[in-house]
Amino acid sequence: MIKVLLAEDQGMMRGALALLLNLETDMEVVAQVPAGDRIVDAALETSPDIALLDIELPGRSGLDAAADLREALPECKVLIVTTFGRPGYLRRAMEAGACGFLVKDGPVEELAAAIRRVLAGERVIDPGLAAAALSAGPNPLTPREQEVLTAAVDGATVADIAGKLHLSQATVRNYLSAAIGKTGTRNRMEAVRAARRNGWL
Amino acid sequence: MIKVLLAEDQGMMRGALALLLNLETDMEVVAQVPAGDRIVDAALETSPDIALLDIELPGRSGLDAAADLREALPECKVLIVTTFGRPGYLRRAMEAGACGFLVKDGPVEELAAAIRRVLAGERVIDPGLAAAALSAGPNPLTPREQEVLTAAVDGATVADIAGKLHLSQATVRNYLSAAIGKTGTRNRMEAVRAARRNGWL
DNA sequence: GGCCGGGCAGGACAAATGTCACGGGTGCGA
DNA sequence: TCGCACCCGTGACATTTGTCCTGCCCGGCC
Repeated sequence: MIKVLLAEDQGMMRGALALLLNLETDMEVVAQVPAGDRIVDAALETSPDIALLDIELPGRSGLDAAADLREALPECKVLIVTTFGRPGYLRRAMEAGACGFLVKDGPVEELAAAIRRVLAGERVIDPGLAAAALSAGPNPLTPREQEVLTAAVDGATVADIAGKLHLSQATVRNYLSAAIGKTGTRNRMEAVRAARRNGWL
Repeated sequence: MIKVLLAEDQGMMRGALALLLNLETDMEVVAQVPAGDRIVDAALETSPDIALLDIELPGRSGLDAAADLREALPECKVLIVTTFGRPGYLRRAMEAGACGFLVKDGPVEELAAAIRRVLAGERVIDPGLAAAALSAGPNPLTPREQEVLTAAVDGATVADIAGKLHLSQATVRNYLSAAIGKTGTRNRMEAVRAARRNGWL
């Protein structure tokens, strides 16, 4: 019997997937988690064979949680299941030790199939996405640039960002300018969107 | 037997929900649609008793589709099932003639229950959300202001927006300024976010 | 040691943005 | 008929933003 941990914040999605997986005769959902910071605890308690992790979770990112899980429970495989097939997400997922990367766009049948393939030792990755991840190259933004850009997502002014990060306004504008340059965009907003699309934040 | 139409762009979610509803002994999913502009056609072909519509769909918004459906197939009930419980969405859904409004956060069991309640003639609405919708008041943005703001979502400059909408740059800035004022925000980006949060776009 | 790349900051400048006051036009309801 | 809200535009203005250039400090690497 394959023991599955399911981390997903949308209740309806989580419930539906759990129900679906429990229908498979050889699978059992042993834990359902709605937040990223509860993944490791739940895993230690139920010791699943595989963990299905969403990326954008409250509390802690699924990618970070994947890395934690790798340490705490190395024998547990990780399969990332996410809405957004961002190249940077895929890259980070692989670096965090995930065995597979699935987008929620595909048909449901893919899910159970992917689980079995991962447990058989295969790596499951959308081929088109893999190509995109490679062609997009690695994250060109320095840690500081990422910080400044993430602080700018919700329309914060330079002064706001400078205050939040304890930087001079001039420095903030320099970082923003650098980020705009590296993303090949024309302003803050486009830079934020581009960085997000690539999974660089 | 209750005939259900399911409109949802995420393949995995769509498949899982369809499977789940088909497990109910008195329900049958007669149509699955991944795009908003195919809802009416599918409904006319299969004449469902109820349509479950996501809001953010490619092609045509689920809210617009709900209004279309109301005209084309008045006997078909509409239940909005969405990720985002934005007050403005709820308001617009009701105006479009929806009989219920469900957020995907809740447990799966709610879904079948809501379907049955809607078909029994009830209106299904999250009480907390209803309060938020009323307290938030109606959409203060004029149609033009909405257009300009939507054109600004992805970081377009004033010149871009003016070109796209065939307006003078000065006019665009006036509309943006008005929108910023009405949303009580400090700049474009915040205005866009605030308007989105309220479901005004 | 010298040579980067990264973090941090300042100044100066052009361009974009946000605000305000002011016009004119239309259509709708009192 | 009048007022009012919305649409569209202009011009002027202060502020913000984005760019470029300069400088300093640090740590890693050849």
